[in-house]
Amino acid sequence: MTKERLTSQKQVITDYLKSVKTHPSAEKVYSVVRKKLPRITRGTVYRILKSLEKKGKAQVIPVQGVAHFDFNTFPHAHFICQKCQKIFDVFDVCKKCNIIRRKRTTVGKITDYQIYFHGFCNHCSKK
Amino acid sequence: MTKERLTSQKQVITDYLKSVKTHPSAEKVYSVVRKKLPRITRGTVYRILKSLEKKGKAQVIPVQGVAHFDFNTFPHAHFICQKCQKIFDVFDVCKKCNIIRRKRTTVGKITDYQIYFHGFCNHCSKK
DNA sequence: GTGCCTGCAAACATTTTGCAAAAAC
DNA sequence: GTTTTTGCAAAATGTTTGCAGGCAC
Repeated sequence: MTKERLTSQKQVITDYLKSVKTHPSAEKVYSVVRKKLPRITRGTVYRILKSLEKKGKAQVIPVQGVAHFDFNTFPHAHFICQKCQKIFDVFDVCKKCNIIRRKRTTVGKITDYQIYFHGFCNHCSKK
Repeated sequence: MTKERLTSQKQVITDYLKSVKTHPSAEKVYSVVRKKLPRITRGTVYRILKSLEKKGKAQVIPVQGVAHFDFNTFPHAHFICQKCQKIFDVFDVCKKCNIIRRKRTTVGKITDYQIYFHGFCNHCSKK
């Protein structure tokens, strides 16, 4: 009879993730959330982020071995600037792609997909 | 006057990566290469893999926080089975995608991209 | 012989976990 | 009161690095 409980830690973390348009790392979440809950630990942050991920409420974007979190469940791609390392959302991709529409490749059935673009963001390519 | 030198360690590692159709982790490379070069260390394996990556000769596929290496530089996507965790190559994707053809999104210029499919491979979905 | 590369060992960064106390219900 | 969740601390995991000796050239 496992039933999830609502705690201030979960509330503050999800509020933060919902409010932000960036894609923070666990460390960033920890440093921000700590302002409101000074006694929270990294362990708790990691546990909560992992459970959000398992429930499909957040997706992980690995950038150079570090997990970044995205609370936007609408299917979209990400653009990672190789200079400033910022992560941008990209919504206008692959609507026509047959593989994605059929959710099937020759090697198996697709339940989910991620698309990452690397390059120079508009700001960094001006210089 | 930095000039790269050819060592048996580099040779054995690249030979292995070229020969294999899977996408081994650093640990896997280490365990295989050690049969031929028993004195090699993880440090050396990591250093060589990192330099191959920097030179663009290998690409990294992050699977649950662990780097896997792909020596195939031909542009292609990857299918990662969420049951057996095996990584498969997928070559027939997004040839028509305008973003990829133009190498440009609204947020910046694309130099490179990765596409990951998650799901159940043909073998695992039979059960 | 010179200078890059390796082995060794230690350090590092990120993430996970066992346990007792605290909080939610 | 019961059960989940947290804080704390330690450990585990994956990866990087400083240094002295070894090897390629």
